[in-house]
Amino acid sequence: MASKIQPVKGTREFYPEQMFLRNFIYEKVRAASQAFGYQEWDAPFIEPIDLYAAKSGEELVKKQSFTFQDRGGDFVTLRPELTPSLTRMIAAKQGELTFPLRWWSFGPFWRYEQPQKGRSREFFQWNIDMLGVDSPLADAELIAVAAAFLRSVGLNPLLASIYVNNRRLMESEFDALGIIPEKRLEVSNLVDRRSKMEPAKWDAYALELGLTQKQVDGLKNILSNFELWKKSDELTRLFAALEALGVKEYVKFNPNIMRGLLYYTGTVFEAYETSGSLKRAILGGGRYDNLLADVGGPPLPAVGFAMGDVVIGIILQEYGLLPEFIPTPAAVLVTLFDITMWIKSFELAVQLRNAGLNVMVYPEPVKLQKQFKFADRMKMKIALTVGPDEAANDQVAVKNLVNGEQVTVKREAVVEFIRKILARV
RNA sequence: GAGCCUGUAGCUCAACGGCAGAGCGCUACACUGUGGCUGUAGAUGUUGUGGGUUCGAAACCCAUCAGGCUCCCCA
Repeated sequence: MASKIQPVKGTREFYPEQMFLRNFIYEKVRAASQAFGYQEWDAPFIEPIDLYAAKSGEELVKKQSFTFQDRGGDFVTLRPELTPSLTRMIAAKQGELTFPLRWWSFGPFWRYEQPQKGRSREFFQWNIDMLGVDSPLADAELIAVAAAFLRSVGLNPLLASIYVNNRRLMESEFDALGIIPEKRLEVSNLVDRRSKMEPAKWDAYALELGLTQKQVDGLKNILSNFELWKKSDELTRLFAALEALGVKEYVKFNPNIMRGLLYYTGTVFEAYETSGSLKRAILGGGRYDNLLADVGGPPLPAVGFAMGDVVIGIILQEYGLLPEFIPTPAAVLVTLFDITMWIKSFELAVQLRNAGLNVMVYPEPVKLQKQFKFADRMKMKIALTVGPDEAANDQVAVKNLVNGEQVTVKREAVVEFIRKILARV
């Protein structure tokens, strides 16, 4: 019967099948990161609340994070993001680290938000950053890492795109429209929201913010000008680098990408699935040259991005891009013929494991029919049986569960025989 | 913080005021040394929980819990 105690809201239980998906994502993340020479690292999962309160708004930390008092009375927070920890760790060992720094991480994060499609309260996030270089070439590299990941999971440029913009470019365009700096945050949110709102509503909302009709029209011109990047030296160099890196087909300039005004200073980018069925970014990031100094760290230019496991997981499942789930890591089952034969089965299993094979022994002498059915359902490839006849002749019955063929072989030949079958299936 | 929707067998769902059902899965047998495919038979329910309306409630009403979706937010 089901337990009355439910999992905490917004958490996910990882049954083997979901664990397989999580590990699949992790493997691809690691491969993409390491292909470009990034080092894996991690930080504590719980941090002092002050680490976040300094940078993020007090409100954000209190309302949108898991914070509690430990037994000593100190306030601690389950990490909602990684950058503050990164900053601290860089500052602590600044003199010992070899720059430029290329670091990546994949671990759990917690945010106290309303769970919905593509968002949970406990999730895994890939963070990858390059620190110590201020150059469009570095920006291009991070975008290339993202593209390499997308490609590796089967999301080709028709299925997913990376949209790029530049904050400095937008700032200068906003200046040209005479939008005062005090309105920048609101205008930025306005831009962010454009794809979600009906055009008429969006116009009304823009006027509500106090923009003049002329400014609204100007803004719309900017946001629909997909040639705007040519005015930016940074973006021109970025796109040239992206072409050289062989990922040009994944990347499109899009003036609607803002990512708030939080701390990005230059290039910003977000990857989306192109069908738009899920209106959430797969990943997002950009250049943040002032952040480290702003929060009391070393003054280091930086670029990076983050990707949660939830959105990408949904997309991979919807597109059927996951490899077949194999329930057990053991391809071989040794059946238990009856209670008198158990020692033979165990000995056989040991022999096979010593030869490096993953082997499961059925743990009770139930009907062979049931044991074979179990092997079938676990998608195992081979079932071995040692009954009285085989035992008397020092043999093993080897059944290939994929094609149904069964052969009785000498015990000393069984490892080689199994290897041959496994090489074929 | 706000709105909408959904909770029925292990799973997916039907029944929409009148006997709680189907498909899948499960168990047994056909097949006492062998899975998948097939056939036959069988088991499985506090209809999320608590209350109310009614001759009668899975259905209607109230409360509550849980989940989903959307808005807000998204480091």
